[in-house]
This record gives sequence, C-alpha cells and structure tokens, in this order.
Amino acid sequence: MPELPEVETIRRGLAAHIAGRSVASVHVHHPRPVRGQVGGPVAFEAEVTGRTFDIPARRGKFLWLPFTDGDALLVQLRMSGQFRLEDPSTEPHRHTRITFRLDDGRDLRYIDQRMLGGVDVSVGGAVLPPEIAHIARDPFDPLYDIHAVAHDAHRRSSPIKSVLLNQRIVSGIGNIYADESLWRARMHYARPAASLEPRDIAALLDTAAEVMGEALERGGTTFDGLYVNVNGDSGYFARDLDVYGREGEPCDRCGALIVREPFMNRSSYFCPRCQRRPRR
DNA sequence: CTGTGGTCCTGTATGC
DNA sequence: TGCATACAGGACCACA
Repeated sequence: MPELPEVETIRRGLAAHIAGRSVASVHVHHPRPVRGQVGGPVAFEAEVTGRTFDIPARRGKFLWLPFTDGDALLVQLRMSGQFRLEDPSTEPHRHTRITFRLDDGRDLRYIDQRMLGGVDVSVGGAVLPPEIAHIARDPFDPLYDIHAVAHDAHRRSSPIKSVLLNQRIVSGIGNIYADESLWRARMHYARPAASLEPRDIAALLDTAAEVMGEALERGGTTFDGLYVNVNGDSGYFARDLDVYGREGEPCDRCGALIVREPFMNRSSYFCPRCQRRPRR
C-alpha cells in the first residue's frame, strides 16, 4: 500500500528512534512474513537478537534497517505492512506479526494485515541489499538521472502508466501517485511511452517528484488504518488528491466527472476531458 | 529481450 | 441476515 512518500515517512520515524538501539529479543507471531528465512521463525529470532540498528535507509518503496555489523533487515511493506513503535504495555494491533523488543524497553512492532510483504535478513545488505539491486533509483535519490530514465522510457512500447509503475525503470511511484502525476501533466494513462518525446517524459517525471514531495510534506496519503506512521498517526495528503479514488466527482480543473477504468488488474482514475485518450 | 496477467493474503464494501 | 463478488497504496514469475 505505501508508496515512496509513505515509506519515507516511516523511515524518518524509525530513524529518530531505532538508530543505535540493539535488539533485546524478537518474537515472530506469524510465520508468513519471515517465509524467506531458512529455518523459519525460530532461526529468524535467533538471527536478529543481539544486533544493533544503524540509520534506516530506503530505495523506492523498499525499506531496510541496517545493522552496525554490515547486514540489514530488508522490509517489503507491499500492500499493508507497517511499523509502530509502542510501549510493551499497550495492546498490540490484531495484525501484529513480529515484535522486536529494543534495549530501551520499547517495542518495534511489524504489523501486516495481508502479509504480501515480509522481512528478511539481508547478508551484507547495510549499504544496499543485493536482493534489490535491480530496483531503479527513485526521484529523491541524489544519483537519480532523469534524462537517462526519460530516454529509457522513450524506447518502450507500453502505456506510459506501465512505465511509471515499472520499478526497474524508476522506483517509488505506485498507483496513487501515477494517476495524480498523469492528471497534473494532462496525460492519458494509455499513451504509448514511445509516442512521447523524452522531454515530455522528463516533465512527467518532474511532476511525479513534485506530487510525491508534497505528499511527503503532509506525511503521506491515508484512506484507512492500513497506512500510518510509526506513531500510529495518519498522513494528510488524501484531502489533496485530485483524481485517485474520486470516481464520479468533478475534475478540479475543468469540472468533468472523473472516470475509473480497469488497467493492469487495478484501477486508473483520470479526467476524460483534461486527459485525452490516444487514438487507435 | 519485453510486456502482461495471475498470484500471493486478509478484510471491507456492496449487491442480491 | 447470509452469501457472493469486487476491490485494495505491490511485486514476483510464468508465459506469450
């Protein structure tokens, strides 16, 4: 569920509280989120106990919690993963899957309703986990090369939205921010990437970075309890969305009614007047 | 090689 | 009320 702004909000929240903390104990409540661990939950608990966290890092929607020994905890939140830092005396959320007891007496709780994501020990992954070496840099990465991305995209036959969602081309953009960016750029989601000039694609990428930057300032987008920061609080960007989730409501720009269409097994929201469908 | 669709899960909303 | 269906902020993997 979380996209770049939400994951970055979580990363910052964790950075303020777990950097320098060591893990006193670990308890895995459900095996699925550690399914990648050889030896299962028991081995995971033993692997992580006693290690010390460094400053959390992120690429796109991937989060990792480096240990001071050079390894890391690689986290894929996918649709419903979240972290909360809470006092052990508070009642855990019903979907709490892993509890990390820290040496300051607080609990880091990994909560995940659907468990599509997971947590893995990444050997040697402190700087960049090898498991996500194929994930492209995101627009907030200092080494992100927007012109290289635009030229790559320009060679693609697929719809421009598929390009925005392809984490091997540019990472961090998900279904919400893809739709919001396309609306701002007045571009239809089905427009073939190859039909666009690299400069137009670069402008779209700039727009995507702009939208995600604004969302980050608001603490991310929340519709329900499935995205919250480490304190359990919601972000406020949902009230600033222009098209996502607004089927049947008037476009903020022209007043035409927002349309929802199926696209790649999910939904695309757009303004039929501002964002003209490509011919053919 | 590239691009698309099914799949992994649980929960909520909606319609009959 | 019960039941069925659709849908949900993602990404991997098989297959065309």
